[in-house]
Amino acid sequence: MEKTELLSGTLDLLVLRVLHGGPLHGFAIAERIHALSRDVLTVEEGSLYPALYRMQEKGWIEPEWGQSEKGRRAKFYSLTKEGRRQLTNERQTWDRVALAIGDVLRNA
Amino acid sequence: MEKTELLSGTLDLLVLRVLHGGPLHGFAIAERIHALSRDVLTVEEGSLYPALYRMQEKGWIEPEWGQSEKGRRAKFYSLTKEGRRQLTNERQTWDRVALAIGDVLRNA
DNA sequence: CAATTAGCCTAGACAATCTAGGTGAAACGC
DNA sequence: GCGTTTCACCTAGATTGTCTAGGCTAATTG
Repeated sequence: MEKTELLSGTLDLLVLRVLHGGPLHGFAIAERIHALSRDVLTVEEGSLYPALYRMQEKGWIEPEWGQSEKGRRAKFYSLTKEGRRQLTNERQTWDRVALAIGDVLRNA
Repeated sequence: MEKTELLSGTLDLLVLRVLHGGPLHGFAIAERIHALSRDVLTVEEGSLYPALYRMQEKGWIEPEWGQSEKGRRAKFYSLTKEGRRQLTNERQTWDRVALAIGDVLRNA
């Protein structure tokens, strides 16, 4: 119910991850992350759109205009090959770091 | 071996956590986090000292000048009552968010 | 006594997020 | 048919946190 801001630096990872299931438009990406996290994570539009732009610049995702399920014009993003590689990287880094933080929390 | 930068926003939590074991000076805090994370997390001094200052301003930690194990002058920080409360909060938030991110990574 | 280490500190750059707006068009209520 | 809500995208600017890259002093080491 209460919304938590994201951990800085994890947004790209989350976006890449949900796009791995197939192309989605921006709004849907935010909804998907919100739902999958059981409403814990809220992606603000002011964070999302600049992030999508950055990721596109880096060649991780590719946009294409289309129609949303609700009949509106929407920009669908899909993962590029580079994006898939990046997803693997960021996932590994997340696992490493989350584990490391867990270690500190447990043993300090 | 390779150093990873911290996840933005987790530094306070880590510092509070290691101070929960008793007062430490700045340098020792960084070493402790590095060691407990099995060298995965590296706290740069340029991040640490400003963070300590902020946390002190917020009343979470308290400094006291003393002597380090190596006989040098050093500033020892200890948790305040507020700091202990903050530790509990940040820990819960971390758990919630880390779990939520895990959910997304698993099920997207 | 020179060089290294321990320990603290700061200014400035940089990056990511959030706030708080705005736009246009489709759908919905009446 | 007309106003309101919803969908969907976008942006400027402020804020925050970290990093880079220094500098300082005093004690230890060689």
